Amino acid sequence: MRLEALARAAIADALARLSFPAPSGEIPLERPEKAEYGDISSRIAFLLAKELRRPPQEIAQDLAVAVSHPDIAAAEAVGGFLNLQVRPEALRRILREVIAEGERYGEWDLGGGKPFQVEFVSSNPTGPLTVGHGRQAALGDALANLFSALGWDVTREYYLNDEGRQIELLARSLWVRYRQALGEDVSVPEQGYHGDYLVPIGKELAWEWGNRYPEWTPEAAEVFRRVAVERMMAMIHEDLAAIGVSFDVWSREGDLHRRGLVREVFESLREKGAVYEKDGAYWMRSTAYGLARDPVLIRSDGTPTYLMVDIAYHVDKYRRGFARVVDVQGADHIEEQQQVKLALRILGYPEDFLHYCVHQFVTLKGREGIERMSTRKGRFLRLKDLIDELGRDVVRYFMVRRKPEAHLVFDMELAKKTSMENPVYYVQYAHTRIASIFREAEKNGELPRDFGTRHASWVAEMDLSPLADPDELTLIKELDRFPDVVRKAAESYGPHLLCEYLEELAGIFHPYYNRVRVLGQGKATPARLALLHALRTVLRKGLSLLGVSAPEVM
RNA sequence: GCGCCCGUAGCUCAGCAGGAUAGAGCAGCGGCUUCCUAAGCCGCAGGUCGGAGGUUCGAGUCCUCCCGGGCGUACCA
Repeated sequence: MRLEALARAAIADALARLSFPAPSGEIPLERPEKAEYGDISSRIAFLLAKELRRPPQEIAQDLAVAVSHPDIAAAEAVGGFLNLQVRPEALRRILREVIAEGERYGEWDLGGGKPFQVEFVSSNPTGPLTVGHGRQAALGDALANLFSALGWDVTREYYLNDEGRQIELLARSLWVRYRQALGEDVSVPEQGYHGDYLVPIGKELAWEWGNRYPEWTPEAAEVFRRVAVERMMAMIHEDLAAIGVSFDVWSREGDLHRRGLVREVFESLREKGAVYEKDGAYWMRSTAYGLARDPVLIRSDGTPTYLMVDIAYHVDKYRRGFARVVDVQGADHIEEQQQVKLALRILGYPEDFLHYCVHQFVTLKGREGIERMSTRKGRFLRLKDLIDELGRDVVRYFMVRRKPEAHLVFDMELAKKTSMENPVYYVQYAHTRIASIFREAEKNGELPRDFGTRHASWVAEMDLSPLADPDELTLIKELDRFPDVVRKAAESYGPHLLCEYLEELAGIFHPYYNRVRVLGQGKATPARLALLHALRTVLRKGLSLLGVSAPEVM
């Protein structure tokens, strides 16, 4: 039984003993920051104060006296809080459970295997991925991992917008580069894509095709559109490979049109009375539902807007059977999101179907000139270049270390450091140190046979009684928290919580490592190895949820 | 103007769905290495939680207003 379950049982029992009413919800529990407040504490007395018409401290006092549980060593009332101290044996039993669960420790069965989609990156094929997309890639992938750990059947999806005006501009810009390579004096259109990345492609095409497309004709447009998208997709695939993210489904805007879904969804909205006509275009009546403005759904030339397609796309997601969908998007899409959510509400889809994980932008500290990035203006740092310089692990870790809704200042100086000042190495090095101890133990013959197996007998027979050092018990309490951290990180769309947890775990381990020897300590050695084995498993699991490696050697 | 987000130590940020004396890392200062990797460890110092009201036994956390910053406010995506 884990710590919280144990505490709840003890408190529930004390409540019953005193004939106090049970609280309406769960018994509240928290992990006190200070050791003097015990291992786990509850503010239950504050909740009962009103009903019992007595001061919290008195109630807590009564509860402290009434608590009688074999695993609770002491109960104390302080300032209305009920602080519980757990017996070391109970903590060692928890460690046993952690080890028994092995690699699965930290996972839940909350999703029931239901289909869950994370849509992320979905960058238009108009250029390589920038460091901004990197945040989205790292975030989306971590969320996908987290929801898998919660027991959902997760699909990673990339929505590919390969039509429309932006692609037109891209094709035109590439054509200009092609003409320039042939010596012609033309320039990229004002609204076009000015990045250098089109230059070498233009040269290649000039070399390959010669003067085949001297004018910007519909035929040329068609060809350059196709080639441009192809080449951009190739770059994006390279970037995704660099950061180590792969998608299960690539959906294309064009498919939605071909299947007639856009038209159909538009008609449904019209039937609901949510659409009106003005200036030859069709508008959604969003202001009637409290939004700031009415957006156009169908332009006066009869083509649907991006929003209209996006609404249809989400209807499609629902029909494809996803129980829940999370879109990871930048803060510049907030209005869009409100409009899509409204449309789905009007169409009668469940409120909790679609969620957005909105993130703010990334700025690089220590690089001049690219504070504010723009693919179109060609002012950006390519994600792949950053990864080549710093390594995948550093980039991924830094990208998810801050809560998504806050701006991320990417500290190049810190990221470049290979010392443990760099938080990702600090965590990874904890894992490496443990791996090193195990290598040494094996060499010395100090590693018990079958160590680390999940055989029930092995787990049950371990003698953990030598684990009595305060740091050892603290480590067990921290390991006990892990599943809750995983759950919270997923449900609040906040992988940074996992970073924080891992850094805290490493922060307890490193001093312990420095102070306490593991090998050559008689009976303490196998017990400490057992603790480190569990710690290593959790570090590895936590890092892997973030898409970061757990190296054996550094 | 309106919508969303952010404002916590010199810097970068946490703060567990309202709880205990507000935490961490970096930078600063002082100490530690015959030993499983010093890519380290220990200690010190550092704060009107942007401001003002309000709700509450209790507010960094919730509400209102104000100030500062970001993003959006397209028949672009």
